Amino acid sequence: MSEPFDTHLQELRRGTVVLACLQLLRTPGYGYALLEQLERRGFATDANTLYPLLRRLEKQGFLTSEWNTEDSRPRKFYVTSEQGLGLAEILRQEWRALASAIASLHETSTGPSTDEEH
Amino acid sequence: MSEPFDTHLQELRRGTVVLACLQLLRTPGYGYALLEQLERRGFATDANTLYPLLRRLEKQGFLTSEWNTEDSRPRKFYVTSEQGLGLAEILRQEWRALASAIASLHETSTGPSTDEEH
DNA sequence: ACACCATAGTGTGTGAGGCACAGTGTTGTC
DNA sequence: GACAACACTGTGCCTCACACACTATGGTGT
Repeated sequence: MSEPFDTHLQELRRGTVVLACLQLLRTPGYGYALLEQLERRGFATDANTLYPLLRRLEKQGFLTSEWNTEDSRPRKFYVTSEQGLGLAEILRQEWRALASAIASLHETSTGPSTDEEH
Repeated sequence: MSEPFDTHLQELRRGTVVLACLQLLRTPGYGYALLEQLERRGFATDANTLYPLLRRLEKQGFLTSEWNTEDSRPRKFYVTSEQGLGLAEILRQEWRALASAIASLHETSTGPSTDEEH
């Protein structure tokens, strides 16, 4: 019954997963392990969302990847690129801006029609 | 050249616009004015994004609307519904959770491989 | 009087992203 | 030798953001 609820929650989480990945992949890591890290850290993400996201971020140049075939199991290791670090920084700034915008929403919420200058 | 940059920024902003609308429309308001309010408050939003969003939120029961035809210009006034207030509260909680998750990301970012228990 | 911009909204189409589902192959365990 | 956990790829559907096109009215300048 509350599908829209979940949808909006998901929308709120969207961009944060990107930021989390860029941050966590400053030290190399592969998809499956990252998935568990994200979950532990409060960014619950579907595998079917994360894998395409990683490929997309690589295609856009924010991550670089490399297959590790030395270990028992072949794993694709991703690392945040120079450009990715830049994006992470910008996203962090935007996050701070949004956080303060949201905080100020509540303060002024009791002052309804104080804006009549156009 | 930086289209992906903007895309990711947009993604980060996504859910916050919903929260802002639900909060601001506790006192009735119409689309065009809301657009200016959002911009002033740091939630820059395209008109072609906001109008569909308002209709969507109404269809989902988070807003109710009413045409005002008494004034010079016909305007569609929206108000946050009971259900909308509930959603806003949940989104606020999620926002706080995400904020602390992101904050803790940076603290531990210098400890690379401290997670080897599955 | 007429052009023109700001206001206020609707409708259509496209492209990107989330995620369900399906599939491939490997490693370890009982 | 079956079966779950691991690790990843590929396809398809649905929703959302946004560009574009459109309708219609009020106010301002000339």
